[in-house]
Amino acid sequence: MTMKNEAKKSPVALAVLALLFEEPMHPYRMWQLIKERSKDEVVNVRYRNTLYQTIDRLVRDELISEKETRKEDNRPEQTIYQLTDRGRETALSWMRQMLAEPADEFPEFPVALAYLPMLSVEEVITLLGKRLEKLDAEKIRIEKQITPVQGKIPRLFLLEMEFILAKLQSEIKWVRALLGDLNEGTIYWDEAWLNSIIEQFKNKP
Amino acid sequence: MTMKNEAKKSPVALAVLALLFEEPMHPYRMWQLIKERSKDEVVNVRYRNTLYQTIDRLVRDELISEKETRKEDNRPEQTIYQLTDRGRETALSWMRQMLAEPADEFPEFPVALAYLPMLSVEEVITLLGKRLEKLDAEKIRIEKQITPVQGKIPRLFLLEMEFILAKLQSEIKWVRALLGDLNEGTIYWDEAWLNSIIEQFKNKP
DNA sequence: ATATAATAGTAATAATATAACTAAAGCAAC
DNA sequence: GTTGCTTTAGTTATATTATTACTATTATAT
Repeated sequence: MTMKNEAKKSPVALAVLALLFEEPMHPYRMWQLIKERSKDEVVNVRYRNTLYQTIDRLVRDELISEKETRKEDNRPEQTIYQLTDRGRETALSWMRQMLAEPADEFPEFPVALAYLPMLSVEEVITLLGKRLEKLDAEKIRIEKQITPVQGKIPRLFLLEMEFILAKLQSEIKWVRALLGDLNEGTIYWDEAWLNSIIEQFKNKP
Repeated sequence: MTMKNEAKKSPVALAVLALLFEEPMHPYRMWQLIKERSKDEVVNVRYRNTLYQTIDRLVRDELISEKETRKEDNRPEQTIYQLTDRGRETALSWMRQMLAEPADEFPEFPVALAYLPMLSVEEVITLLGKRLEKLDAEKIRIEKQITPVQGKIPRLFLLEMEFILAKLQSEIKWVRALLGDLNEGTIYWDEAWLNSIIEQFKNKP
């Protein structure tokens, strides 16, 4: 691949380039830093292998290059990678795109909303109740990451957490409102109602 | 694969099963229905092939099965699929999970936020301005899908759109606030400032 | 009559997710 | 002092999804 077009951007790929901006390092070290700094909240490194895979393709696309492979006395062998000029440019270009252009992504929850009538109203109420509990728990978890360091480290380094928190709060609010409508019967369906709707649409499509 | 564990859920896979709940049909027809009903807002079918691929694995996992392949007079050959019992159960199980359990997903924007200092404050301000414009445009696009049918079709069938809209509004609000802080200088960085921070952390880690 | 769009599906590759490994070293407990 | 668990560093293999590019037929518009 001659890389006329820019290499594919992804959270993991950006994180790798961003880390190599600091200094050359080996994949396992990147993994450690991502976790230490809690960037694993926004970059999926649950499976460390995706990091190795991503690094392979960044090498192939010449955004990074192998600097050396060394064996620090009692540790396993390490392959140190460094940024190339192209990698530096690409990282900045990705940042510009990611900030300026909303990506179209396909999260799961809205899909389930799109097919709600597969379940009964009662069951949906129960399930959304459980979701709310988990959302609340997640909100508390994030807050616990933020509050202890507030004032100690600049807000600049907490922005992604604040964003996640804001999204969480907005989802909680929305689900709560939906639950309200379901409980009040403002939104309702059952077998008979659904059939009557189908009839209606057969007449005037 | 003996499918001890449940097959992997995904937006496309759920959409396929949900459509087959209505009646047996062929992949291309599913694609048409998804687009007609605007479910492509929440299910990625930009590349029709992923639909065929997903269907292949659903067949392999015995959630659906080939019913017949027919040649309607002047049309290309069609392969009609139908739900199996296992498919019916699985679809319901997926719905329950997707409603009750928030998935951990990794959207792009928060990652860019996590690495903001790679760019200058000025550039970030410009870029976020552009993002806001696009978010506003997207918001208007979604509203234009909702408003004309409001009152004509039940809210139940607009829930995923309403959710997307709520998320959009919350993001717009958050980005606007961030832009405010950047313009006022409440949040600020530059070369010198970043270096001083690094020094600080060398002393007390 | 011819170009373009719609219909239905196939082929091939790249990227990512997921699980299961190897192998050496460090450390704690018994 | 050796047994067992954790950490370090990386590899192998497979499944799934994204992306591009095809084929071939029919419908429709110019």
